[in-house]
Amino acid sequence: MNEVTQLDAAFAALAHPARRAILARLAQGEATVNELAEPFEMSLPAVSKHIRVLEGANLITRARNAQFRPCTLNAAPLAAVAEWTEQYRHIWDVRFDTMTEILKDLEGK
Amino acid sequence: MNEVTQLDAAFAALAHPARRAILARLAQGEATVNELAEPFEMSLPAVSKHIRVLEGANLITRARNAQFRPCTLNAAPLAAVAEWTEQYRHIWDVRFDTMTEILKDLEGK
DNA sequence: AAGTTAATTAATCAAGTGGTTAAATAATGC
DNA sequence: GCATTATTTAACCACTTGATTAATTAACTT
Repeated sequence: MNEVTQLDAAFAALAHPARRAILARLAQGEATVNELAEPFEMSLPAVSKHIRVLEGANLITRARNAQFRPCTLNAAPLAAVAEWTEQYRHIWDVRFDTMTEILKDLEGK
Repeated sequence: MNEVTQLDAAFAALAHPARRAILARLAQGEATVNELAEPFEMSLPAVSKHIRVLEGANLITRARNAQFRPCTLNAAPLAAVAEWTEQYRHIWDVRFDTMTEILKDLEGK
């Protein structure tokens, strides 16, 4: 619905390195909470909370399989973030400016 | 230096709609605090704090000009965010998968 | 039924966020 | 020097975040 709050939640969720690491792991396939928690030093409840934040931002979806709750990556909010960021690309992408100048030069002749 | 905390700060700063609006304004050229505050209903100190967060994430740089402190957009963290996000593009970009399949088909023949 | 494994909830805590109003600082212009 | 304009700092408040340990729920295994 609201594009703004969707982006708010996505950006906020991505602001923590543990959550970005969890997403990186999920990019290679679904994983359970324990699997996701394994690389971290923090407690399981802490990881559980991070997962909840990611879920709240719709960055992951959770299923049920016996006592496991496998998580899968959800692309849509990442696409929204990419789309938002792309609108600023011309600011840092020097090649962009160079290219448009070259094209203008060519048209001018 | 530390790539992770740089991204942390950038994502956290981008998580607030007012701060994204400020960046959008600065994308069109430098502006003073009062100019940046004008579209918002919140108080000037509140805007000042948002600006400080953006500065902390290195998303803007501040100069001095008499009693004004003009802000300018800083592209580097946005580029870092874009780069981070791009690594997930293949997950949502269906055209990517379609394209690679087409290429595989062509090679197979 | 009892034990094990997976995950969440509860209670707690310190620190951070986002906002306010009121006061202070900085620089300009008369 | 004094008033004005631009901006920040201070003090405060409610709420959220990120973490902990201990307890609980859920589902499988024997």
